[in-house]
Amino acid sequence: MLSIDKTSKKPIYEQIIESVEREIASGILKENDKLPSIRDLSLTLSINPNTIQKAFIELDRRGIIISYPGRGCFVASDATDRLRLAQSDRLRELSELALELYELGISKEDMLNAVSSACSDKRQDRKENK
Amino acid sequence: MLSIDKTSKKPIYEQIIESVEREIASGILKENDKLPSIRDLSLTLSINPNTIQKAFIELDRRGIIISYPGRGCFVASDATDRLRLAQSDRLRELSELALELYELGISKEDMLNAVSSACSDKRQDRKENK
Amino acid sequence: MLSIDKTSKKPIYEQIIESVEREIASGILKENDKLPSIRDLSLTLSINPNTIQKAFIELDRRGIIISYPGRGCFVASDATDRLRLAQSDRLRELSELALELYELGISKEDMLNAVSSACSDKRQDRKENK
Amino acid sequence: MLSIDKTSKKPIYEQIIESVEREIASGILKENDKLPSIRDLSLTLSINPNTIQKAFIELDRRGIIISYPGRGCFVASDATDRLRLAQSDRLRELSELALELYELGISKEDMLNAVSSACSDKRQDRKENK
DNA sequence: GTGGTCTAGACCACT
DNA sequence: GTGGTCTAGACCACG
Repeated sequence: MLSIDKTSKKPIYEQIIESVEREIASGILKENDKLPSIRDLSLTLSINPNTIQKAFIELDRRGIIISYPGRGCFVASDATDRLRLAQSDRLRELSELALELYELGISKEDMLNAVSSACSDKRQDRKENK
Repeated sequence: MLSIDKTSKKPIYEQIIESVEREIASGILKENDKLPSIRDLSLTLSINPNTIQKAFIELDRRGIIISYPGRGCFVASDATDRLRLAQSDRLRELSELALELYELGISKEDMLNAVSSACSDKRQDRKENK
Repeated sequence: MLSIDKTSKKPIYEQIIESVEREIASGILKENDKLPSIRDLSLTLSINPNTIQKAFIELDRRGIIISYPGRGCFVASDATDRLRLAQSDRLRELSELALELYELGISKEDMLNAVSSACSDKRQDRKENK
Repeated sequence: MLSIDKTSKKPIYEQIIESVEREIASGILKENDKLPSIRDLSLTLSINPNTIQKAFIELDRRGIIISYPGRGCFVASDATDRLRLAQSDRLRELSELALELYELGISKEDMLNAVSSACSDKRQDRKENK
């Protein structure tokens, strides 16, 4: 559970956040499900507990999970709704990157192709370098 | 010359790099043109010379500009070719972001629209947040 | 660890780069090994942290080491391969110097002798004067 | 006369020094020959007079040329002898570079080949980068 | 004047 | 603790 790539330049806590959100979006994690304990994850993934907690705190802040001290963390009952609402923000990221590339002289067609093929490839090889 | 946003999360030196590359791509800076001196830019932009130089060193390393101690920095005579070659790398960034968003449940159509409209908007307001 | 000569004309950061590469080539540093922290080296060698980092950034760029913010710098898992690939570039340096000397009237034999004896002398006294 | 490559990273004044020494070594310039005036060279090569003077001062210091204020610069009557004497110093450069490369894992054979072929190639393309 | 190197020290994000 | 960015200011070599 939770795929973390320690060789990636992407911060580990961000990878955890994205991993949890991805599992919720894909239905692997359902609303009200209990998440593994920080201690468990720390041992399983060989990751500093502080790092995991940092990710969980952020997920809690976003309302994706809810942490009950002493009981654990649970997927919020409206997690999927909140994820949907957050999608517009993520889309803006894409727009901004596209604009930046456009100003560098990359054609709209090339970008549309890149996006299109990225969605088609159902590959697992998630190499997220910085 | 060179638009820098100090409040952006993007490092200043990266903004300088992109800014120079953008000006070359758009023809404002032509091949073999002399760039403003590091000290000049430092004063104009109110940025530490070291930060400017960090950007110029990276541009030199990429072969976009060439710096001659005692003479100044110049746009490389094959800068536009090199920029073109580098575009595939930048496109890969877009693909990776698209894949990430796709796995979060964002539809291919929404992304294509976002990219498409980003390219159409010929707005000048370059807000590069994170 | 890492022999630095502050009186040398060769920039300190270059000496650090070569020193690290030498230790990897000779097996003192192995792939995936953790390098001393920038702050540690700074204290040990009495060199400004910025100078150490400048060297590490270049090594990271060459793919010889990988730096993870918050975790440290590590020898890349394919560092020896990359070093091997980079050797042809270094050999070109030798060729260029040889050609320059040849045009100055130095005989091929003298040069071959110089190179040959340099490789035989297994002296440790590394005086790198420009 | 005097081949200067302004696109080279090698300092211009060094290129001038080497160029003069090369022409003396090859017999193009003979002992007691008069060198072009600094002003002439400055115009011909489009180089700052200070730069040329700096090179001539160094050549004078080495005893390769002698400058008579008001009359010009002349190849010293013992220039070839002095160049021969200086060769051992240049050979030491080669030894040091060879040692450095050897410690990086480059084999003696590869280096001997590189030197050997450099001397055989009577190519004119002198690309001296950095 | 130019760029290149180095030091000193601050602040940030990440683990 | 770690590395990454930035500022301030010094000194050097080059033109």
